[in-house]
Amino acid sequence: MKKIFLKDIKKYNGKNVRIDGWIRNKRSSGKIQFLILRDGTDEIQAVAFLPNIGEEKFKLCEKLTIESSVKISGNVREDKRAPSGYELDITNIEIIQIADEFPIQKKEHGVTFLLDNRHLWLRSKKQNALLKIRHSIYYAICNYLDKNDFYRFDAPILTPNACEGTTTLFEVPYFDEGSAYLSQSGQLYLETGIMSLGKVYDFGPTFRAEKSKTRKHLTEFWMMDAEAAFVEHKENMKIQEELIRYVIRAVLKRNQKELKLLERDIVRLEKADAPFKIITYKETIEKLQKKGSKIKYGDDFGAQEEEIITEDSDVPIFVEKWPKQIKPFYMKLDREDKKLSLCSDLIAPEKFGEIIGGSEREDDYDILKSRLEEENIPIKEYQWYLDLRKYGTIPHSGFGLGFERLIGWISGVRHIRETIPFPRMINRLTP
RNA sequence: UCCACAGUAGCUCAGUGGUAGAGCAGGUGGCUGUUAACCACUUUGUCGGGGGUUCAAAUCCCUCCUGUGGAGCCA
Repeated sequence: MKKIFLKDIKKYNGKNVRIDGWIRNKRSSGKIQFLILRDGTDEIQAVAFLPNIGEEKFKLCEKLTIESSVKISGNVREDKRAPSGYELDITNIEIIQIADEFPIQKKEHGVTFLLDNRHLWLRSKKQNALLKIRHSIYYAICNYLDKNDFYRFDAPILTPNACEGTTTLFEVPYFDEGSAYLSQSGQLYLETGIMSLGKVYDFGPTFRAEKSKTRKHLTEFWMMDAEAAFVEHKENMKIQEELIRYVIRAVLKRNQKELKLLERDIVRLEKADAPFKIITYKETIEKLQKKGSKIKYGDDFGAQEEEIITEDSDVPIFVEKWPKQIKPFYMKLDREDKKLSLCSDLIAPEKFGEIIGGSEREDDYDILKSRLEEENIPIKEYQWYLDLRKYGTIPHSGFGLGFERLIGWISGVRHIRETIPFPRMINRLTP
């Protein structure tokens, strides 16, 4: 008897096969029982009909509870009544375990309860679909970068200091060195990597100890930082655009079923695979003011502003050339107007907000040093970073992509807590 | 940190001053085509904690705790 996976069920029409999995749901009607069997790849309705399988096996089926684990053999049969087009007529059943009463029921639940039961919630259809999309996006990003000669370059997670002075860090004791901090970005380290490899990226967890409490924030989230030598501001945005459009196409190709299950507006997602718009910070402020916003030149955008910026757009929008005061020290100053940083934020449409922040990096030793001084950042701590500008400095650029935010936008899930297996938030550390 | 809202059965919620409720889940029985199956019967409570007002508090007041939605900050 061949053991198969449900995703391949079409190939086995008329054949007798074995499937190992769990019982998602069960319905019965006297002499007939319907078991919804799932195996991680898909699900199918398995039918136990008393006259066909005999009393002993029928009684075994009666004992099954939701989420019980089983090995089921049966004949695959095409059936128009079945949602997937196929059913399984059970010929044999082996129970691995009768599950206790499963906490998550076939009904609406509250957020708190679901998060408390995240370890079990992950089995539900919607969460299963989100995890599959997360996987696709992960590999699409890595594939794109690999095809474009970016080497993976893993930045450390335990770091001695902040990459950006302002944000709050998680502190951990570190032997005789005093304290270490969990990384909030691998970017500065990546800049050292390009001097060896040309183009590099990292992809891993990052940590922010801010008490942010919104649908776009986690305290532990995954970030992909990419950095490239001899790439200037405009080309940097081009790379970001190509990457995002590549990811959209990959998900549309691979995850139609999951997108439908999540009720994602697929047409809108398809429309996002078109040239992205670029608008300067200054133009954006003017546009916002025309639309009635009270924002002033020099302010950062709030959630509401981000929504307004993309409200008429099918594609993500780059907002470029921000005032240097509201951007970090490492961004290159615009040589045509040194009050501006050569940077861009990529804002996704459909109210998802910023998904990428990028910039050309300051490559002049003296300007970088004075920027550190302006921000009151101790030079000593960053000497290794300054060194890069001493030994063969080059123009270079990079960006950081918020992985969960990208998943949220592409899958159309409002809160990013569902886009990661175990979300870490201000009030949530378990399970 | 700030603003708003919420906490009642395993879950989702109703009850707003007078004996603690419903639906779902669980249990028992019935049913040969169910799709969150259905039908009948049935078990389940520190009403978030503490204090106060009252003859009487889930209900009104104070306080604390916990959570949710959002803001700020950011990816």
